[in-house]
Amino acid sequence: MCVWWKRAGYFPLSPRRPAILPRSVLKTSTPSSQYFCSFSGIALRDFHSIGISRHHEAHEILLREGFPADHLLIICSGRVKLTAASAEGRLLLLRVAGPGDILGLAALHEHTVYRVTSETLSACTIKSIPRADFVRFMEAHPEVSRITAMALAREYNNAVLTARRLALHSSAAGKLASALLDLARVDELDCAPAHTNLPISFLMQLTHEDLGSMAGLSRETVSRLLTRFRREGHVFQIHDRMTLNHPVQMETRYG
Amino acid sequence: MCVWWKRAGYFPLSPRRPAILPRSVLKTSTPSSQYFCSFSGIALRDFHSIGISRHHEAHEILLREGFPADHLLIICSGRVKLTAASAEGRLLLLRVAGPGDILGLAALHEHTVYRVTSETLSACTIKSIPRADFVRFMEAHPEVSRITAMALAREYNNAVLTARRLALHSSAAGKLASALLDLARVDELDCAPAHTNLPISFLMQLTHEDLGSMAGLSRETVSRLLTRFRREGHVFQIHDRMTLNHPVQMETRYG
DNA sequence: CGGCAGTTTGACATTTTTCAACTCCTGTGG
DNA sequence: CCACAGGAGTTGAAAAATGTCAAACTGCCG
Repeated sequence: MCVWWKRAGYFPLSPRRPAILPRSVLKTSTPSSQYFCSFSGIALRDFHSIGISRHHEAHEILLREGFPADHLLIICSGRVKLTAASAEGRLLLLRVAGPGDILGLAALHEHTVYRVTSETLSACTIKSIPRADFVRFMEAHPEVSRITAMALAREYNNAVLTARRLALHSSAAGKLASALLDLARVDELDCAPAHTNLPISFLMQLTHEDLGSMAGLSRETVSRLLTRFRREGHVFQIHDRMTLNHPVQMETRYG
Repeated sequence: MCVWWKRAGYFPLSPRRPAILPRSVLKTSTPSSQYFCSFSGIALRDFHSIGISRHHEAHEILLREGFPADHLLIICSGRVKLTAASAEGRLLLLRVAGPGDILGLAALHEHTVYRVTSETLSACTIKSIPRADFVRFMEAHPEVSRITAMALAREYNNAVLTARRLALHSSAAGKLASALLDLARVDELDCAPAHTNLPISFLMQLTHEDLGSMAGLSRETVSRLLTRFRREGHVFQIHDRMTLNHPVQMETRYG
């Protein structure tokens, strides 16, 4: 059994990811935020004058759940995973953020603590804006609030999707399939035809454990399901690159 | 077993709720939104001039998931439950909204369809604002975007809490306890000392089925757990009024 | 009174978690 | 250069939890 993929060699996800992203990911990077780049001239100039950009290695913690929200982060390049933890150490992976995503918006608006922990998955360039600067910026330019509200609306929809995934799928297979499709679509943002049934290929930067905490499953269940998906021809994987062969069927087959 | 509560009579939640809310709930009602009432003079006057208030009976559908987001709703009084459905008919109850809450903000900002269905739990007064009017209102008054962003931030945090509940509790008991505590705190907004261990009492307007779809459990499991909570002295219930005797223990005891 | 919606309870089936062992790979330090 | 520790993934068997099915009960309302 499983001969076709064993033949291609056995490649578990490497524990340390390469620091350099493949071309296909870099292509999606934008120097400034996909939201904030739509500012008018003056606002855009002001935007570039606040905050500082910094490079981060893979597996660095950017924000920590429970700490005062004193900075806003904007991802210029790379991927960041957002997690929430329970007192007992159980983890929930809320989503994987990419270039253009803004971290800490909600906490900053509520003037409280961060609700999630952010950790880089790969090497990243992150722009950091102190809370006070951003508030000033927002007060100076009315349009900032509008863009901010739209970003928050997107965050909200994302959170709802996570909740839906966890509650609306009866089987573990459904939850995992939904998680994989989400991940694939994050990676394919720029070129995705969205709802075709064409194979989707993306860079899988998460461990089975991560996937488990994304779908509310145990590590072992994820492992078993992935071999099942491979056996059934829905998933093809080589190195870190994962391909979903029949996205539509995956959505429907697994309740 | 369970004699103490059988003695008080057996009162399942009535299928049709009374149209008149008890005093304790009415007390929390505010004629205008808890967010939007913080507007400055002119904005506030404009706000009162747009949209219309309407009365709704219990169990009316206000918004339907998947329909174009053409109206914004503001709850003046009463309770509304927000649900999302899967293709197979499974339901997720995202939260119970009350006076001051705004429905449809995210969908309106993204100019797409509603992501949730809203159904009144009791008799409600709801202010409805057509999308175009709200957009004009927002463009006329910069502060509206700011308040809107804050409302969205709250929505987001709520959705995250729902996801957390579903993923971070290993046991069904934990999920249900978390759901009950959430519901209690929605009702106690005005007078709650938040994190004391004093008993919290609130009007339980949800059926076991609703609770199930809030915690990701089956109706029967909810029933069994509630009798267990009663037996263990954590929950006391008479008619529709539910009391959580040891809020803090409930949070900690059930992982 | 009968029907209905909501709840309760039991027995059973199933899924998923847990525990445990083992492989493969990588990075580290002697 | 090798040994070793540790992370990641795989697989099996047993255990626990929850879902499912079925049946009965309660109170309400027409």
